[in-house]
Parts: sequence; C-alpha cells; structure tokens
Amino acid sequence: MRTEIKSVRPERTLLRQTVTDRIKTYIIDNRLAPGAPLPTEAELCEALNASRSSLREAIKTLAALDIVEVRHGSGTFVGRLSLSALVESLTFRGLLSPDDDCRALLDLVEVRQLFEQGMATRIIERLDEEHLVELELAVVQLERSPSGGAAQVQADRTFHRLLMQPLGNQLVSQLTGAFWDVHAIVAPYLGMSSPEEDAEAVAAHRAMLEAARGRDVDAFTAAVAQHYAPVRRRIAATAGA
Amino acid sequence: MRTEIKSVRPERTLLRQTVTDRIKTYIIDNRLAPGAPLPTEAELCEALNASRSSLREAIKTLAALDIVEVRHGSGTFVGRLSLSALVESLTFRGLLSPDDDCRALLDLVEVRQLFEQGMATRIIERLDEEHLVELELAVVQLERSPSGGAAQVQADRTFHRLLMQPLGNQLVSQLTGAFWDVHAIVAPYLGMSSPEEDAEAVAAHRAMLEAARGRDVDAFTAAVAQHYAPVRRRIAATAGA
DNA sequence: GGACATTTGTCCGTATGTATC
DNA sequence: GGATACATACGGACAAATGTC
Repeated sequence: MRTEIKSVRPERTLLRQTVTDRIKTYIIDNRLAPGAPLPTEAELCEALNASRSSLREAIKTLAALDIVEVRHGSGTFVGRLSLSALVESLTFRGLLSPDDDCRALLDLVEVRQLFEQGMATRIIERLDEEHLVELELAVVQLERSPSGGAAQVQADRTFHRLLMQPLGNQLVSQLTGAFWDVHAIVAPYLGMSSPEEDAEAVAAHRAMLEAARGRDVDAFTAAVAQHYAPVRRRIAATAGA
Repeated sequence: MRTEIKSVRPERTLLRQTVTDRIKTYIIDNRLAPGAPLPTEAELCEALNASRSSLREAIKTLAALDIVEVRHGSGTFVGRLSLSALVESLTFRGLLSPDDDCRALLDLVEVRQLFEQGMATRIIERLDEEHLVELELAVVQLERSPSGGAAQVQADRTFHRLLMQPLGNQLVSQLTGAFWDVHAIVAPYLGMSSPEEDAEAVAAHRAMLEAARGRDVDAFTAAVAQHYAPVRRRIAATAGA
C-alpha cells in the first residue's frame, strides 16, 4: 500500500508516449517553425519529469517522423516535416517481399501514374511559360545525359517535381517526391533496363512536355501512360523470372 | 595514437543507425512476416554489440515506422507495416499551422478527391455485385445513423475503404485509409458542420453508389465532387474566420 | 590552431511493471 | 497464485561532436 509520489503519473499509459505528446504540443503551442531550437535534453528532462533515457527514446520516435531533428554536439531542433518516414516505410515494404516485390512496385507505379494523369487538366491549366522553360531544361538534360547516370536520374526527379509545382499543393508535391524516392531506391534491385527502354522513357518525357506546351490534355495523359509502360514491363519481367 | 578495438565500428556513422539498419536487414534476410517475434533486447544487444540504451533507441525508431512492434512484458515483433507514420506526420503538420490550417487540409481534400476521381474508371470496371451490396450497407448505415455520431463516422470510413478495395492495389487502399484518418483527426478542430452539410454529404455517398451501380463514370465523378464540395466549404469558412 | 564549455551519444547497473505459463 | 521472461524506467558516468573564445 505504498502510494509513492510518482504513482500518480504512469496511469496505464507509457511514460514515453506522454513525453512525445508533450513535446509535440510544446512545438504546436509555441508555434515553432522547422529549424527552431528545442530545449536541451537536461531541460526537457526536468520540465517533463522524465529520466534522460525515456526522454531520448521519445525524441528518437519524433526524429523518425521528422518532427524533430537531432544534431550531435549541437542540440535538438524542430524537423523539416518531410515525408521521409513514408519513404522509409514504403522502401522497407518493397524490400521485404522480394517474391512479391513486383506487386508493391506495381502498386507504386499505379499511384504515380494516377497522380500525373489525375492532375493532368489542372497541370496544363496552370503551367506558365516559366515552368515550360524549366521543364525544357530538364528534358534536354535527360536527353543528353549518359543513360542511367546520376545526372539523368537527377533530371528525371526534377522533371516530375516541376510538373506538380504549378498546382500549389504542397502535399501532392511531397507525395510525388516521396514516391519517386521509393522507386529510385527499390528499382535497382530489378534487372538493368535496356537502352531501348531508356530511350523510350526519355522520349515519353519529351512527349509529355510537348503535350503540355500544346495544352493537349489527352496527349499529355497518353504520354504519361507511355512513360510508365516500360517501367511496368521491366517490373513484370523481373516478377516473371 | 590509440587504435582501440572499437575504433573500427563507429566510422563517422552513429551506432544507433547501424543497429537500425542491421535489424531491418535481419528481418528482410530472414523473410520475417508481420507478427513474427524478434530476439529479445538482451540477445540483440549481444548480437549487435550495442548497449541496451542504443538498441532501445534504435527499436523506438523502427517502432515509429511500424517496422517493429513492442509489447511490454511480451517481446518485440515485426510490425504491421501500416502507414501510421504517415498519419502521424500529416496530422502533426495539420495541427502545427493553425492559421494555415486551411491550406494543409485543402491539400489533403484535393488528394482524396484525386484518388477517387482518378480511379473512377477502374473502380466502376471492377465493382461486382458483392461489393455493391457491402457499399449499400454502408450507405444505409450512413443514412440512418445519427448525424456526426460514431456509427456514421465508421460507416463513412468503411464506404471509402470498400470503394478502393476492388482495385487490388494495397498501396492505394492504405493511402486512402491514412488520408481519411488524418482528415478525421484534424477536422474536429474546424467548426461543427451544419445539418444541411451533413445531409448533403450523405446524399453524395448515395449518388456515388447509384452511379457506380449504373456504371456511369461521369456521374460517379460528379458525385465525388459533390461529396467533397461541402467539406471544402467548411474548411474555407474556418479559414476566413 | 588550441582550450574550453555545451550538448548529444553510448554504456552500465539496478529496480519496477507487465505478460505468459 | 507463483514463477519466469521480458520490456520499462531511473541515475550516473564517460566519450564524441560542435561551437565559441
């Protein structure tokens, strides 16, 4: 029957959880922006009545979600709020089932295609000359870079990012980037693509750009399908093997 | 000039990180399925040459991504690989910027609408009688439940989940569920919706179902727009206030 | 560049709470 | 209920990284 002082707090809920919640509400209540410094571990321990171990475990949970960012020797800061956690989740899922790998990757390709085709009308509506110039640059880089090289990969990411930018929807942009990242990480585990497939993909980017330039939604949608067709073929080929 | 035994390991990378990576590869290499038990903390500590603290922090990182699941007193297991991390990220983002709250929520609504409209053709193609019966059940529950009650909310989630199910795309289903969850968590911070808006939303579900029954893609797409229109109005109203 | 304080990273030992048989 | 196995939580100590003077 020892009613300790502490026995009040951990009522059926884990201390770690209450600590993470209180750190989150601290950030929200103080309107802290990404990059803003948080109190040191020692200060947080005292403020939240938790040991350093518990506090650190809570912080690691928040760091995994990019809600906070920890820098060794420097301090803890509000995170960038990226979708890095989604990328980690999906890449792990993709790598986990190698036999079923095709399924996870095919699902991903379908979603990527859904985004670009579903937004086709709005993309073409809102693209202005400036966007088109940047897209042209990306396509040229795509066409001139060595096939499969880092420069080409970078240009591909830039192209798809630029496409979504005029929508002004941050979530769409970040999801697009996240899906691209997952694809780029998991894809190498498939077989190498043939030069013909690469050329086809590059041509599809050009077709998408020209369709957008001509404000032709149907042509754009068709070009998107043309873009993902070789990707699907490659995945299917690996799945069959 | 002391070349310790340990100086081999922490080469510019944190021990925690190498531990998380090795646990992930352990799961992948052993083809462990969700729910499968992992070695105990003590065993993992010895196997990975890490202290309890480092190991536990690594595990907390993986738990945040639902890659592992920890049960107090029982053990550590492979996680369900849900998108809970995405839900946490997005809800936090939604709650973080109350002034800009409208923006984050509007972006979310746009994505939800994109999914259902972009998949309209395939949804209607693949819906069979069994799916339609289940959807009918959900709509009836929606129509008969008290407005805003738990039963109605549950029926709403079921309806949108059932819609995507025939696609056979797990990623689409889980993303749809995740977005719905985020919406359900953040929405209460907006003002209460009026009975008229609720009735409009319920009617939209009925319209979606009937359009699907009639295999009418255009009517379905219109009904989806009708469904999200009152949601957008409510968000805009809060943003203006 | 060097000395120093600050802050996070890692380790250890111990006690407690929880689940399972 | 008891026993065992396991995760949770605490506190102290030292190492490593960072920033500053």
